[in-house]
Amino acid sequence: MVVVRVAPSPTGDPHVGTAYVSLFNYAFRRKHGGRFILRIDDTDRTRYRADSEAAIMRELAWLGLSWDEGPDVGGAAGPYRQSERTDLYREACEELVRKGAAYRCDCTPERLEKVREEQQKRKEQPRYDGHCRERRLPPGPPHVVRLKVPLDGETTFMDGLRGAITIAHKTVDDQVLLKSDGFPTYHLATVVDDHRMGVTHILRAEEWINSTPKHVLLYHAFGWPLPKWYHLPLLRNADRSKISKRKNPTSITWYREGGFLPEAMLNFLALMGFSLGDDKEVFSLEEFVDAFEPDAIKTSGPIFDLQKLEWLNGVYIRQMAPAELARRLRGVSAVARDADERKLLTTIPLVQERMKKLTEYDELCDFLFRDAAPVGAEELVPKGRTPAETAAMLRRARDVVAATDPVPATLEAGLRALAEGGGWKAKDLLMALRFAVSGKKVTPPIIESMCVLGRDACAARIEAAAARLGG
RNA sequence: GGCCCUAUCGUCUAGCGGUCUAGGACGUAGCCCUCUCAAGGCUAAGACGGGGGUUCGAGUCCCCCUAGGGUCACCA
Repeated sequence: MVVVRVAPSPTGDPHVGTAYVSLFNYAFRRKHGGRFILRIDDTDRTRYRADSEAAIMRELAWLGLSWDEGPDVGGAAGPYRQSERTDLYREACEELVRKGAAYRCDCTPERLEKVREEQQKRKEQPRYDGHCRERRLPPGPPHVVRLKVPLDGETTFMDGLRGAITIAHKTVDDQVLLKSDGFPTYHLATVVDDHRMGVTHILRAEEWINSTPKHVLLYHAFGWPLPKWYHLPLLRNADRSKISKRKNPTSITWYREGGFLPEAMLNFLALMGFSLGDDKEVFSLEEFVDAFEPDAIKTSGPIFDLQKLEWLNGVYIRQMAPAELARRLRGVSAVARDADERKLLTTIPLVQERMKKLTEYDELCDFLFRDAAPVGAEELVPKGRTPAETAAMLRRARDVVAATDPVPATLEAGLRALAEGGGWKAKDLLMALRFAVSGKKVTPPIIESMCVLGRDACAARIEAAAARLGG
């Protein structure tokens, strides 16, 4: 049986990188059966944010990346918050010290800083100088516990995507495993928990490759079997640096509130690391899971292209059943939120192929639910027409609108006949009506829009516009 | 800088020695459709980083270089 996990740190907004790694873990678990664990890596008390854990779970759930075990659902290997497992890490550390694989260290931050400065002055690798390696400090006084990395030799481990990776021990620092506050660092906690939770496959970000030897050393010291690692490529900014808050929206919440659909996010994220073939770019989570093969994950870091995500989001919006789209719109659009259901539904066909994001609904449709902004002659009067002519034409159009059933084909026929009869181009009349009725230049099809708005409201707006032209 | 990873159009990618005068998608440009904007259709520009090998034959295998990225914390 396969056991995978994702271990986000509750230090801020739920990160899109967490969604990315979660997606692949989720697919792996779905493909091979087994369990997917959500573990909260809250061992850094200084960066901890109380609201972050709930936000992470909320956004992963929004994406549909469900987990089998976690802080909220529990499970046999709990607790699933590392801050609630500190006894385990402390015991593990004692075992390591006893076995000679780790040692206590009471060097002060000041001393470490000084050592680092000197090393840098001599252009050496900044790293712990081993001062406490052989001191055999007793438990008790304030100290940390460090991993006793062999001075010579190297560690080789297998990466599922890259094959064997070898790293010389002299480039591996005597990493702190247990901090002076009694909390473990990532390295200790992840190894202890992954083992105790039975994790068999670790799909995590590439940035961990260089510290994997530390983890291998820990597994060996404990006498535990190694999991299989898959280091996923890092999502990138446009300049190819690791994706970051300053250069990209990284909060999943931002995407949800910004009108992106979870299915589009998932599809896009999958595209950033996997290919279902050259002509298969739009696919469901189910299709992805079916096709997923861990060995086929990409190794090069993809640039997070917001434009392509938006395109994909538009594809999903267009594919969606109208009633479902209406339901989703209520979640993010202020206009749709408290709209009458029937009226909301009638607007869907007008906007479905015009939105890339759900949030665009407001800009497109607000005039159907609220008063339109008044516009002047500049907008209303077509080229080659006078304000007086336009006012007169608008009034005739108002009469047609007021006397015609609000059915697109009927209304269109009436208005086109009116334009033709008056020597107007239909598009000039319709553009004037667009401004008169909506107050703007770009709208959904104006005839359909007028039918949604209703005869009285349209007539009133058209009359108001004509009046503004001084007619 | 040391170490590690990566390398096909601007971007995401197909390609697993010959079918590659390198295919698709986003984006860009033009045209068509058209009441605006979209959507849709058609067309165009656009890539195998460089150098050595291996081989009858290399985008595809190997090496070097170059470039980009990651990592060198009592952060994850």
